Amino acid sequence: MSVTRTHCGAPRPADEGAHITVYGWVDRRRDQGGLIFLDLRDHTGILQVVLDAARAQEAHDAAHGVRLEYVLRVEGELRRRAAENVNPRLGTGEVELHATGCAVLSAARTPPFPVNEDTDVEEQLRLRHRYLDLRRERMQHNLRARARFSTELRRAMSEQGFVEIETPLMIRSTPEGSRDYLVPSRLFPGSFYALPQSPQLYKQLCMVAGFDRYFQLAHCMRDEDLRADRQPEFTQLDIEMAFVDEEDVFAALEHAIPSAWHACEFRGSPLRVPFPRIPWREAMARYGSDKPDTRFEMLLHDVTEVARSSGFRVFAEAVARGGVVKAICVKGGDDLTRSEIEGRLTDVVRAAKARGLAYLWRRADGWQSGIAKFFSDEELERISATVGADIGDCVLMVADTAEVATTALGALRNHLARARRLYDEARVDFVWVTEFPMFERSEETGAIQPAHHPFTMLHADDVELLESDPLAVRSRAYDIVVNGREVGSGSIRITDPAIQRRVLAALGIGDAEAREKFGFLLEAFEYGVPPHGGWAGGIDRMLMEGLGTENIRDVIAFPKNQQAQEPLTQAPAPVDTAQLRELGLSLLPPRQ
RNA sequence: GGCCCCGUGGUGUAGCCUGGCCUAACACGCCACCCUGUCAAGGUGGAGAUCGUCGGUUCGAAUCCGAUCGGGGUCGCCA
Repeated sequence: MSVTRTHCGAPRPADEGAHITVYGWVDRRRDQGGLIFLDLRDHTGILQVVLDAARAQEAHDAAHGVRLEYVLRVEGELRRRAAENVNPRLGTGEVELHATGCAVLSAARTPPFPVNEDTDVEEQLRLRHRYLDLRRERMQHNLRARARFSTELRRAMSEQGFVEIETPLMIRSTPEGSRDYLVPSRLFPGSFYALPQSPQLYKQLCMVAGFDRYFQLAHCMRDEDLRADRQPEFTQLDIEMAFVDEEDVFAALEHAIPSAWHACEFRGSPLRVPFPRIPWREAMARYGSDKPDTRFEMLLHDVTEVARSSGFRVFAEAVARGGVVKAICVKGGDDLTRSEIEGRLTDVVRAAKARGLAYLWRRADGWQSGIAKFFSDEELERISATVGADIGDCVLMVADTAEVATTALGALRNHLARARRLYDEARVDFVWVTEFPMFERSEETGAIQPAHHPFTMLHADDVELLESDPLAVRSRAYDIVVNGREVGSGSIRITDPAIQRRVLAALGIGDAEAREKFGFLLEAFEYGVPPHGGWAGGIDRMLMEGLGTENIRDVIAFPKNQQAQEPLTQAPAPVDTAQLRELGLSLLPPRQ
């Protein structure tokens, strides 16, 4: 546009008398007959335009037919408003544009939902007309915040000497991990590329290549079912560093993330730095989760010893079988009713595989509960002291295997915190969870599998356990957890071929299979590999926390719905048989 | 694949539990007219829903039952 453009949000009283041209969408119109007011909106704000039939007949007539969301060009003279007409809710509220010309650049159909206000609209409808949804103030704000966050992260990484390297999007499929999205090869019919679940192997190759410090805002694709915080396509801040240990990785991120966070003025600013570190064992013991929410207390306590000798058979028998009894103390839990506990709260622990939930109220006149009679006064006193129960509190307990009791109470802890609003909504807690177990047992197959990935270095003190007790081996893997949500994970990697061989052996992967699957990485390591480690974290999830939204779609421009469809363009869609033939593909009949 | 919630004019909701006063209500939006200081403009008038779909129960269904479709959440899954 050759005419100089003034943005709608820009004019101020100092600009009085200026002849300007503005472009934008009609946010509201107030037609009083001879006098029409239009609120013209662009991404910078809203400017009131005045169209006076007596002064500019032609412009006024044009404005008469204008409707919401029409795209206009308006020129005129900027004037200061009379004192009684000032609108303090607008940045431009002290001025207004007296139009001499008004051109409709584009008419608009009546929008399927309000663009000019922040009403809840059915998700599917928002996605089908995403261009209108994105035009709304909230999404404009979110996506502009996202752009700023990415820019600031890039700046913070670059200033620390990290080199941004783009890794390929069409790569070899590797068997581990989540389900791959596949891309058929035309030149090699029957062969496929995979879209990366992460650039893991490439960034390690960058270390071998001598890049020392790599980063990327990497697109990752995983073909798994969706959640409120999970999209099939997402973006990670991906980093890798050579000649480092955990502290160097932590320091790099404790600089980059907070500086970007603060530049965006995100929720919870300023962040507490350094991020507290919680060993995995402690996270499980105290919070009942490897994703501890540290915004509130109500920690788990172990009352196994009291339970062991008690007359309460449910507890004593669980302990005799090698189980444990864990407890949390609900401060002011006096108001929890029996039906609440036996209903909703018991459902929560049952969902985590616990058999039931025991409860005790500590009241001024003593302990109250169906099970209090099974405990001596001294035992009740010990429980009370262990969990820190005062009069007016409620103690909730689960007896089961250590894993079930812990995770069930952890789930209950989170449930109660949300239901009882035990934390400050404005607070954002970043924490490191360290020393994750090296391996875990697959519930499906019973086989040992990597908890992180098979190139994760193990804790120096636990090397001897690798063959004798692999499940007890701690790794040098670490997560960043924000308000109980995992946003990223990383590790120091194995670069010693002997250790790598032993780890793969523990996973039941022999030399031949290792060559077949990761041969290129192991071969690369034979040419001089620096010790290295890294981390990758979800930008989308960090934005959710920073912007305070519960849904990942609110921080992505064109997300998929829960069926992984994109309702605007209708992806995925069938393709022409000619395309299939070219790729050497034919379709099986649909599965029943 | 399991479980939970939702589906009523263009949008957001009420009505549903306890069937008939529903010829389906309210707000916003939409259309027409009036209006020269409005800014969530106002006034007058108007259009617009066979209550997701199919079947059942009943004299009678938005309302009860079953199935099904669509959306959201969650468990499984996400090395």
